[in-house]
Amino acid sequence: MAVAQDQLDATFTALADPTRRAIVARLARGDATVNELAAPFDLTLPGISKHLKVLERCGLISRTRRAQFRPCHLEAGALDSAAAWIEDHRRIWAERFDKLDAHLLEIQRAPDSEPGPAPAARPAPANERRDR
Amino acid sequence: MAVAQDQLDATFTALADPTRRAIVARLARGDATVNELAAPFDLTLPGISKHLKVLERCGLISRTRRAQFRPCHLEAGALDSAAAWIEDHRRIWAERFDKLDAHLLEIQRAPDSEPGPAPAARPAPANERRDR
DNA sequence: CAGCTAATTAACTCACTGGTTAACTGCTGG
DNA sequence: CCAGCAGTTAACCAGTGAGTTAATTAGCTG
Repeated sequence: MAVAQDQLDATFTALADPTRRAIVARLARGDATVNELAAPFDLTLPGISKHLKVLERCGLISRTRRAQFRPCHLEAGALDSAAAWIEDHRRIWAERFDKLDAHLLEIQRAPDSEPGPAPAARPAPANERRDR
Repeated sequence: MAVAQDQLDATFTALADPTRRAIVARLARGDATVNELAAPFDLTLPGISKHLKVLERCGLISRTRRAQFRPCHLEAGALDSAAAWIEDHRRIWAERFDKLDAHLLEIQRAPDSEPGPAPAARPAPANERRDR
């Protein structure tokens, strides 16, 4: 569980950098060598190498040897944990609103049983951001 | 487009910290005050305040004034862009394998029309990582 | 073998992040 | 009004991250 935290830390950290996201995007279209990956960027090769190390450490890419090249390969499975975390919490959030909606319908139908506004917790359920 | 990059940068950066993820998880279950959010952590209040500022800057939460409290509210919409980016690239990756499968079936059926191995580009399409 | 190319490692700089303590603002209730 | 609570701002420190240049490893090729 703590290890899962570290995994999420590392994955989100890796995705937080635009260069690394671009590398992932490039690799999603096919394996590539370090020099190929470096080409689009205004960066020195060691810089790319560092980014690749970050991506490798969190399992997003793997590297093999092929002659003097080290082709990089995207391990899309590592995206799963990050995607799962986000989806989980979007789901929880959505369910909360479903319950809130149900509650609002409830008290609208029977506007007498007001249990009183929670004093400090959940101070402002009033919000409109229901779209998307 | 560049602004979208910054948005993704900020969102993934925000999610990269376990404390901030825990705060988001807490807020997914309902709005909360700063002190309520701070309670589970071994952190001083200014520390929490900083984390909240990070979350606010990337649009993941919003804060209002209610008497002496500043209740925090999760804006789940900000998770959308991050989720969309991940899903996009998982999709591209999956499609790539679909095409690769098609190609493999193709050359398996007619094992003569080898166009020759690409010299440096795409050095190793050979890989077994097909399992999720 | 000599030399070229691919890529990494080492060592360093600079900026930023995460955390602290201390001081401050703003509101409320006695 | 003032004591006190909720929260933020300021100033600082240690650690990390992104980038550089220079040197090094490893494999191919003439």
